[in-house]
Amino acid sequence: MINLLSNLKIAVSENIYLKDPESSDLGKRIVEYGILLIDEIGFDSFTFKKLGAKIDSNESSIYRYFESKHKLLVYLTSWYWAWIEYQLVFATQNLPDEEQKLKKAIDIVTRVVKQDSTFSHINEVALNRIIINESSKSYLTTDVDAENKEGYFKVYKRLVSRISQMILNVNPDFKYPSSLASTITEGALHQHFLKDHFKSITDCNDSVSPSEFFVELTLNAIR
Amino acid sequence: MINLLSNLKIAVSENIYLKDPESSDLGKRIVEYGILLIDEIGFDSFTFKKLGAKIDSNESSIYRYFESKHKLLVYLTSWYWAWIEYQLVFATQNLPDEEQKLKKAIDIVTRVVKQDSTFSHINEVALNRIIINESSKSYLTTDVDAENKEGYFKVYKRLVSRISQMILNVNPDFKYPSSLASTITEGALHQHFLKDHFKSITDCNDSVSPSEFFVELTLNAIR
DNA sequence: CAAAAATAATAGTATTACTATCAATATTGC
DNA sequence: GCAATATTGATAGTAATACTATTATTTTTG
Repeated sequence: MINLLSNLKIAVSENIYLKDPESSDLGKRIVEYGILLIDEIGFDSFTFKKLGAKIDSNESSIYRYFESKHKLLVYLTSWYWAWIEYQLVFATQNLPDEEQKLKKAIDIVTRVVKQDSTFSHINEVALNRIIINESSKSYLTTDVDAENKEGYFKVYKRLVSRISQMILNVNPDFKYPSSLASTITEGALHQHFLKDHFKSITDCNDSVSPSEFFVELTLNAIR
Repeated sequence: MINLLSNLKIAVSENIYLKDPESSDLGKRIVEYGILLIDEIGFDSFTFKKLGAKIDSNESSIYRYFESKHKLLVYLTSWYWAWIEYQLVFATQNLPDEEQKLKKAIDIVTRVVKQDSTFSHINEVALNRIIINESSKSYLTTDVDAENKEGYFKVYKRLVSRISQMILNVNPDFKYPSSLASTITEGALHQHFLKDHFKSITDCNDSVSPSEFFVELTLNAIR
């Protein structure tokens, strides 16, 4: 993602925030240091008060952007998946072969994230760690269904649907394209977690990547 | 699991609790109604105070069994996976064919749970819902590594290792037995969640089960 | 039946996740 | 350049959480 895209903005659904954090300097700092602080101390210990201290601002000011820390997490995950979706669409659009497209798509959702200088206030590497460690907390709640209706998880579902469609493009008769796509997307996060914490139940490590595993799994499954 | 096993006890690592909840009436009530209350209001809203009110006991008494609600969750997930492991070992031991064994094992970790009358104070159906909705919160914490060293996740890892070994028994050359086993185990929980909340990104529903999907995925992957 | 163990009751603490109010500062529109 | 408006900051307050500590009461058991 080089400079030609420098005025690109990742679109996050408006009802997730009270005030668009992209619209002001304070908003951007909330997102920038919010990512760093959650990465540092974990989402459970993270509070708006601590974030306020970190950015020399006031707790009450942060509440004007996000109703709760939960909403901030939903915002960050939406941003992340929209960013991944953008890379996926961009990287696959001119590939001639459907299987190649699918392989590329799997690579993009499962690979280790590298810093993207297009969005200067977002540390994508730290954000990726947050997605691995915390993103499931954004939907494992009692009000998933209500929030889902409000469109909070739209981007994520759209990304999975795109991969599902790519699977069908390779094999229109495959019976489980959506389940396979969601297994790849969530499973990759899980494999990254396992290689960091529960090494004995994964084969992924410095030389075997989750990408390799999921590409092989997928191609064998749908052929 | 019929009556011949009526004095069976599921073994949960001793350092998870302060006092064995199986050792007293109050302990069993804590587990029994803890499951029901977490299932009812969700783990995030669950407190020992509320549980105390439900079982007509005191908050402070519950703290003598479990240091925190987090430890109770770790206990419940350990109990659950030990129970699944027991079913898996029991159901596969006399099968002659390795592929049949593996299919049976996958069925057991991915299927919808039915009530098991062997453990009268445990509602396995409610516990299964807790595993689907809350179990990842037991390890997505800042102290996973410390707790892992203490053996909190031993049962879970042993179960995944068993499945991994069964995969190898079918195909000793398969390169990713552990990753596949962990993907099946965690992926099944995820598919159950999706069919309840994000239907559009799964193919699982009343007629297509996660078991069917994962059996087919696995056999295609390792053949 | 006494001693020990388990449970209950009460109180207390620091922190969390906010809301409300008012003051200070910055921005903009004319 | 200044008034109106919007934004941010400061302070205070609240109910609930996640505990710990202490003491009283009840139950168990040797």
